[in-house]
Formats: sequence, C-alpha cells, structure tokens
Amino acid sequence: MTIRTRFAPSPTGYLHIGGARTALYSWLFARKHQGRFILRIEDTDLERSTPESVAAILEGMAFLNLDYDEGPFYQTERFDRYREVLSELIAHGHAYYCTCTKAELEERRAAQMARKEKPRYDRRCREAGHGPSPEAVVRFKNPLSGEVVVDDAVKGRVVFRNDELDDLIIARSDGTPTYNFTVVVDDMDMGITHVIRGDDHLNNTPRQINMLRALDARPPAYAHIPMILGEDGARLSKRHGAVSVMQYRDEGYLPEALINYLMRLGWAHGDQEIFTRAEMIALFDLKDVHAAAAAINPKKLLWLNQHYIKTLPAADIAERLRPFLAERGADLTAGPALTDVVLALQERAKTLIEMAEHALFFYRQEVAIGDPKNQAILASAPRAALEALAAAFTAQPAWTRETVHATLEAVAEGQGLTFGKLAQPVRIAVTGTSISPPIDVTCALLGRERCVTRLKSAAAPR
RNA sequence: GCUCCCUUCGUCUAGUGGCCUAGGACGCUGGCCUCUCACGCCGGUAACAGGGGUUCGAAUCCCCUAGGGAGCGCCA
Repeated sequence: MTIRTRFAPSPTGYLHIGGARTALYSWLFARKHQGRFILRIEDTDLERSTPESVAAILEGMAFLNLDYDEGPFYQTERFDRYREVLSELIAHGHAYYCTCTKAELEERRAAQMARKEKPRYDRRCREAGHGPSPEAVVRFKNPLSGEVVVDDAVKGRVVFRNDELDDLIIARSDGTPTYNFTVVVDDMDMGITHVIRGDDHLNNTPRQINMLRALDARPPAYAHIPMILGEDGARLSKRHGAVSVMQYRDEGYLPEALINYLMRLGWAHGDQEIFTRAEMIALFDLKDVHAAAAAINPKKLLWLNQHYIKTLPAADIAERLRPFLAERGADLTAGPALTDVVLALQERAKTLIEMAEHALFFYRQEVAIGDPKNQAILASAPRAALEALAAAFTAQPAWTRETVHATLEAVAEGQGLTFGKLAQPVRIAVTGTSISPPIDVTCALLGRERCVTRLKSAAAPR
C-alpha cells in the first residue's frame, strides 16, 4: 500500500510555524515511506478565505522546500462531489434535513450550559422526515450508542462514547458543505492513509470516523500532534512576534534552520540536535513525536540559524544574502567578491540581516564614524600612526592578508604601539565600526585603495 | 459545566522497572583563546507537579489530586 499524507490548511492567514511543522511531519512521513504528499486548500469558508492567504501558504511551503506530489486541490472546486456524497448519505438514511433555526439552537445551547450539560444538538429533527427547503441544514445521523476507538499514533488509544457525540451539520442552509464533512469526503477520495494534523482535531475524529463508516470507507490512521506554544507557554499569537514562516525569512532565517528547529520541537532522536534532510527522512517516526505541547524557544532557533550560516557553503550563503544587501543599498559591483566577504563573516552572524549589516562597509564608498565611543577609540591612536600606516600600505608591494599583517606589525612597532593598540583604531577608520573580521582580513578584502583613503580621511584634522 | 488530551532543568528533550547520586541541547554563567566581534575549548547552574499504591527495586506501571490545553459553531 502506498502511504498517502496530506497537509490541509485553510487559507485564512499566513502559514505559521505550527502549520509548518504539521506540514513537515506529513511530508517527512510520506518521503520516508516512498509515499505521496498532497496539498489541499480547505477554502469552504467563503467569508474568511482569501487568495492572498493561498499565495502566502504556497510561498511558505516553497521557502521551506516542502514539495507536494499532488495538488494544490481546492475544496471550492469540489462542491459537485460534496453534493453527490451528501445525497448519498441522505438517500441511505445517514443524514437528514433539520429546520431548527440558529436562534433556537442558541437558546437551547444556553439552557444546556445553565444545566451544566455539554451543549449539543438535541436531535429534534432526526426522525421528523423533513424534506429540503431553503432554511434547512443537513445533519449527519451519528450512531446513538457504542463507542469509537481512535488508535492514534502519537496519543495512543483514545475511546469516545457515541452518546457524547451529536448530529453535526454537514451542509449549511445555503447548501455549502462544512469542514467535518468535506474533510471526510476528501480524505476518502484522495486515498489518504495517514492523517497527520494538530491535536485540536482529536475531538473531531470520532465523528469523522462515523461518517467514513456510513460511507463504507475505511478510516485512515491518525496522528494528532500537539500544538506549539508561545515563549510564555500561552497559545501562539501575533503578540509572540514572528510566527509566520515568511516573517522568519524576512528576518534572515534560513529554511534549513527553521526546518531543523521545527523537526526537533516535539520530536527527538536521542541527543542529536542537527539533522540533514536525508537524516530527517530516515529517522523520522510518528511514534517518537512527543505527546505534550511545546513552547517555542527563539534563542535556540537563533543558535540553529547561526549553525547553518556557519556551515553551509559560502557561495550558497552569498546568494541568499544578496537581497538583504540590495535592500540596504549596497552596490555589489563596487567591492570584494561577495563569497569572500561571506567567508570572513560566516562565524560572526546569527541571521542574514546581521551579516548584511556587517558587510555593508565593504560596499560603500565612504564610512561615517558616528558613534562617540568609536571616535574616542580612533583618537586614542596618534594621527601619525594612521598616516604612517597609510604610507606603508601604499608602499607595500603585494596586497594579501599576510603582507597587510606584516605591515601592521611593522608600523605598530615603529610607533611604539602594541598590535592591538593599533588594530582597533584602524578598524574604526576603515570600517566605521568597532566590529569586523580580523583587521588583516578586513583590510585585505577591502582593498588597498579604500584602506588608504579611509586611513587618511580618519587621520585628517577635523 | 461536560468530553478528550497533556505534565522530566527557565525552554526543547533523552529516559520504555535496576546502567539515573537523571543525560544532551539552547539560555544564563566562570575561565581559556584573542587585534574587535564572533567561533572554538574547558567548567558551573538547574528538573522527574503532589499524594497514594504495585514491586526486592519506579522518572518509568496503576489510582487519585492539582495544574495546563483542546473541543463542545450553519469556523476550519
């Protein structure tokens, strides 16, 4: 049997990291078993679904490199099929028309709550034999007795009693189908073998299984993965900062880091922290998914991002860095090869934004020393030392890291300074900041001409 | 309120009855390295929610309590 999994987001917002993890686990499971991964857009809520959200979801999946074998399918394009299954259900006595109004239902719900009962439909129309009408909804006739057992891959065996369940609405009065019904029809039609989704759906599962049975379909296997909590342990929301996958991208996070982080959040393989895609596919197993909700830890994500910035090929990082540099007005043709700059910066940036900012002075005509602290450091070196260095640089035959280093050492000695006492003011002079790669590397990369110009300008009286 | 789920360091987790005076990672922190910032290396900090059982032995099995979460929509 071919394993078939699906990711079924509703396009009512961006792709957030909880959804991304659900998608990742479904993708991994399919890949591990040489199965098929299907993307389905659950857009039956015409009110809240937007094309922008669809685009955001697709974009997020692409960024994370989660490719799908089938889809994206849109539920709004399958309304004929839902109608067909709906009439089948009605014809076989598994569903019925209900004419109770929203106001009536509301009232009964309130009364049940007041009586400390679980609010649910009282099945008043179940045997009434109503026919179709403009106000009528269609309800599924849930079994009245017995129980439904969900053998969940992460939660274990969960038993629901049918008398706890009510007759849910599967088609609205305007004829459109509802979520719990479309999901059943789609999972059945698309031959989904493993439903991997958030555990907020665990309570829906017995009703879906009952519908599947009414349709003579074999229920898939289920795996309900816990939700992701914010840093404070509360439910994830906008106020927790970056929760959108695209926002992480914009903040300079690598998909490798995000995927690794999400993978490891609520799942473990012993003490291993870093996983390649191939390892993830090979090692992933639903049974190792932790059953409890996990809080997001932004610092650890940052650490992982740094790890991948550090270890991925410099040329690769350079390509990803380009847009961040362009955004900051850097002219990449007026400076050293970007890959060389990345090589120098790779161990000193946690995000691409940070790297772009630290790379900027390589691609600017001039630097400004705005910070008073930096001006003070610059002033700590005798003007003559900077001038001597500029002269020595000019006279120096070859321009490499080694020769630059030797010149710096010679000038420092000549001026009666330690290497460090000269290096830091020089750093301020040529980069405009107190932070950069080693000064010899920085100068070598920046080029003789710019170094000399900046040294002279820093030495000039103001 | 009812039903369902969950509970190991601050956080993510290892642990499936003895290897646990509970391991790793992030964070925080002391030190080393050092021209800045980083990287790297060495060390420290900190947890089995509580209570009852079962057992020679429990973080691991059972029960209860407490706490957290989800669902109970003509939302998905």
